[in-house]
Amino acid sequence: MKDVKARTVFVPPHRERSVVHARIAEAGLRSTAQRSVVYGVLLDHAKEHPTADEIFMQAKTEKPEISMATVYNCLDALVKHHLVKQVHLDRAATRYCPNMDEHAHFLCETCGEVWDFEGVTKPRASGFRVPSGFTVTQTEVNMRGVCPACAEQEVVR
Amino acid sequence: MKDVKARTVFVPPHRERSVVHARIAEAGLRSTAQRSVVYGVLLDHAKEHPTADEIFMQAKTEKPEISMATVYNCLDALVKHHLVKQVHLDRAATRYCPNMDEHAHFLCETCGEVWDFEGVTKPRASGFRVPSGFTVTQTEVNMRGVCPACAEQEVVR
DNA sequence: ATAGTATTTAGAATTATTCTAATTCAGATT
DNA sequence: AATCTGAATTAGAATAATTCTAAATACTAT
Repeated sequence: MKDVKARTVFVPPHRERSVVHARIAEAGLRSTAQRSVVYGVLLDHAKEHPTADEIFMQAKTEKPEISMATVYNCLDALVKHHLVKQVHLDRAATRYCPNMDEHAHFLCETCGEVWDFEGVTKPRASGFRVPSGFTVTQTEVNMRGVCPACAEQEVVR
Repeated sequence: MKDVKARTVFVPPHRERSVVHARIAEAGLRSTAQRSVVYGVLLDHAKEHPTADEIFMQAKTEKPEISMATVYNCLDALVKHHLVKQVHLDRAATRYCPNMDEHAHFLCETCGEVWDFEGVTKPRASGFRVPSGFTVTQTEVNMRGVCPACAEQEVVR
């Protein structure tokens, strides 16, 4: 899983920023230019599950004055208002995901790429015994293994 | 969730180190004094789900010369040989868990304490659609919410 | 006992994240 | 449109978590 960052090449963003703006406001957040850029970058690159640093670098192409602290502030605000999820896959940097539908994450241990897997993450529905008295507000399901492309390469090798 | 570290007070360890030694060897690992101490500390404090730093501090009471790098090396070796699991709950330090039975983790967002919840984490069994071609070797299920003790306090307040 | 390899060590280096204090801005109010 | 006020942003320093490096040490098999 080397050089994962180098592989993550962003395509230019395209999403309508007025839509992004509206969604932020709907979530009860003051809509600032920075929040729009950060959320917009994340929506445009949902597949990549970018890190704060990757989001920062991309955001700078749209808004060169933006600072790293702001990216963290924006991400925290978006997370708090349920527009974005944090994904904690390993000891490395936290990744962010704007897909708020129920789904799991899969990390390929060979190439480092991350996928969304659809499915039910509701604790009791998925067969977990939640002891009485505990209130679960959020569930994160992470899987690791080998993706089809990397599995193929290993056979060849 | 303030001062979580300060709350984590370790009780003195007691586990038979010969047993620990045997388990490490069974897992196919060279059994060194350091690995025994690290694994022993983890077994003695499984409930706390300690961080590398907490393990380091406790390990030093048994083996004062041990270094932080060794703690990381040992933990990585134990993880690789399936004696220990990494738990990635948030942006803070990774936690470690020697309970290798299937279970989920629950983080109380108020007090920061971590619990083990029993249940099935096999992806397909728990209702996930794993696309064909993907091999899943490991699944981590993390929940967040409020524990009974903290829920009680909020009512009183 | 010795060789050869894996492990450990201290400390530096790197990376991720948070903090701080000054400045700017969004949205409400006049 | 101008003003106000708390919230958001900024640069950069500080902190925390993790990894790296090169030398020393400890296992294991001979």
